Amino acid sequence: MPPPVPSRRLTQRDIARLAGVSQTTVSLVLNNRADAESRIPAETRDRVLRVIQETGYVADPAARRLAAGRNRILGVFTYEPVFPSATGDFFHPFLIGIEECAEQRGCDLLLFTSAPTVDGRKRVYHQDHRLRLADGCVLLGRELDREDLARLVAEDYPFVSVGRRDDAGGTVPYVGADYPAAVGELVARTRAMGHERVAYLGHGRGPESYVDRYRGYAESVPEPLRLDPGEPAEMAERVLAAGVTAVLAEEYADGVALTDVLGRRGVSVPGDLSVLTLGDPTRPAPTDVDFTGFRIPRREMGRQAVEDLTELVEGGSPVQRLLPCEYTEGATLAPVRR
Amino acid sequence: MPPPVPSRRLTQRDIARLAGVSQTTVSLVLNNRADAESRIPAETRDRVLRVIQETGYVADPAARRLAAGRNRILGVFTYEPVFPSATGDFFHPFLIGIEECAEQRGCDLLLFTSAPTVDGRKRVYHQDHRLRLADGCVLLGRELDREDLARLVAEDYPFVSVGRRDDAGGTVPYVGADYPAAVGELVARTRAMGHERVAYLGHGRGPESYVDRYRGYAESVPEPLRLDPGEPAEMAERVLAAGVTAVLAEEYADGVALTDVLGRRGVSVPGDLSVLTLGDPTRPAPTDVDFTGFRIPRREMGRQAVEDLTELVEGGSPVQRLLPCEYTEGATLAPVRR
DNA sequence: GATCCTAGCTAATGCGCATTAGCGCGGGGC
DNA sequence: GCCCCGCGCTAATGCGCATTAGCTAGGATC
Repeated sequence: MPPPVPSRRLTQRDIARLAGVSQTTVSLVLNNRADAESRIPAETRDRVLRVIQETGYVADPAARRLAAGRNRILGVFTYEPVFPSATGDFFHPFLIGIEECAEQRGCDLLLFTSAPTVDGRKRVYHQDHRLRLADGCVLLGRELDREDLARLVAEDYPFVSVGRRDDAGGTVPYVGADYPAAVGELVARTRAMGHERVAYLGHGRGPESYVDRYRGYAESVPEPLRLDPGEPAEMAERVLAAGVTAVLAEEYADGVALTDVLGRRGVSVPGDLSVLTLGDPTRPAPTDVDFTGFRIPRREMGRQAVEDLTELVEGGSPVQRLLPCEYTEGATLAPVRR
Repeated sequence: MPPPVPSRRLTQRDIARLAGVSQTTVSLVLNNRADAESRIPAETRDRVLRVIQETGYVADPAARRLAAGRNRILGVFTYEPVFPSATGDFFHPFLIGIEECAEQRGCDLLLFTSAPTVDGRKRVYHQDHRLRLADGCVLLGRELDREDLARLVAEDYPFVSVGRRDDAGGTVPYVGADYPAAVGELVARTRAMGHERVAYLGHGRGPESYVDRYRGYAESVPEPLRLDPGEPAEMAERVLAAGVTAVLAEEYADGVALTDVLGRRGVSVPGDLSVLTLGDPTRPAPTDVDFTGFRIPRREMGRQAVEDLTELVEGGSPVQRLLPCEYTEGATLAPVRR
């Protein structure tokens, strides 16, 4: 690196000289450390403040961080590109919430874009990561790397995951969506309409979000029936073969595809079959159909994650919480056909 | 601020101890300063690198910035929310380009979310800004604050604006879209189809992007005719009253609205009137119409801005450049009616 | 008059790193 | 046998700030 540019930038020493006090005093005034041990008379304080005002001085955040160990910078690590297109805008609302709360708290966001993509995946702990530049970090993504999580926990680095995560060598702080409850409610409404045979269309395992949805389902029907997702035609086959009267689609897009195919085959939704969706589309799924299901409180999750993170940074203890999903009345659930 | 947390974090001193060398040596190895004055034999270097590898040590970017004046962090300041919804996704492509290039260059992005919104506007230089935490900064937004710009220039802070900007007490580095050329080409194509009377629907002043579009228009027709935008019905009135055969819509959304209203009044586009758009929608404007016009090279602009910024940070000189827009063949331009 | 406060400051230190000056040592030249 | 030189490293310094340990005046106390 070249020698530090002769940046003609003001330092506390400059301010001190101008105000006729010591650098220490400037620092004290700046941080309102007037209480306790140090007492600075209003006159001196005002003089310093005036100089600061006039010169437009601002403390160097890097130096501040170095000396004080904090810098009000929150990291955001996304396991998918931050500004995605492939995932539609699934992550967008999370980011909006994160940004909102950060602004409110006077924090800046550091996007860890320098994380190189290896094998199509990003890793927090890559060669020369810069985690420590931020006070803490919000993790975002469908599937977080278990090793990353374990190391974060082990190193006691302050972080909060958006989305529930299983333990990883320790408790993982998260703000998740309460899928079990949401799915449970959906099943209850479905059964209340007379549906006896309700299937779950999806993997039901893999990412925690799938597992949780399936758990909510399995725990609220007497005989769980899981159908694998796949090509639209295949899914339709499986559903029809199963002889069920309602289907819960783990992935919104699968629900859309299924409904499409069924429609073309003359099977009416919800006339012949009810189709419910378990969350928002994670991939583009254009449709005119208004699905019954629930919405993930994405924005709120983002907000809460930042909130929990700042707590954590300030010495709080890790928190795990699930936020309720919102039931959305649509047009794809109807009483079972006689 | 609380006393520095007893962060059990590795420092170069730790590494040095473990490797049996001095902190200086670690730093030299880390920065590949093997050349020139300092020569470190491969053996020593390997030993140090091994320890770094094993411990997962990373240099503290804040300290780095302080000591060297660089930290490979680029700021992004947006005059609208970074993750917007009101502006549709107009800014999205810029951000994609910025992110791409940053990743490529191994830089992290610092979003200046801490800038509070005052009177509905954000300012770079607010109370306690954190500009200096980054090596430089990309500015994004329809209208940048002139005072901000002037001060950035005056303080010699490395920055690049996305979008052309007028001088502000000095040259403002930017990566803009070549609106004059793009609009000029559009006019030429329109006139080549026999249109004699081509109007410009828009303000033609205010933000540089409007001014530039209008300039491109005014310089390529014999008698410029500007029509104010407004409510859809009003715009239709004005256009019809003007007796023109083609209209250039400064704002995409206005083009959409105009076409809509005309259609409902039985005026066919492009049968009776051609309507061209001058760029991409800056606000949501759903339509099925495929407009003839041009596209702003947003992604490329983002990329280029980051590229220019890194140059600048590394001591290069400010650059101003305009990127060509891409003509888009649509269905709203037709030969003039006889 | 000597001692002890206390108010109002300041000198000194260290955060983790990059960088500059320079130290010790072995070998070659004379 | 002495000097010099260059190799391989290290001690020391400072970046801008926060913080701790004082230091100095002036008044109160005895």
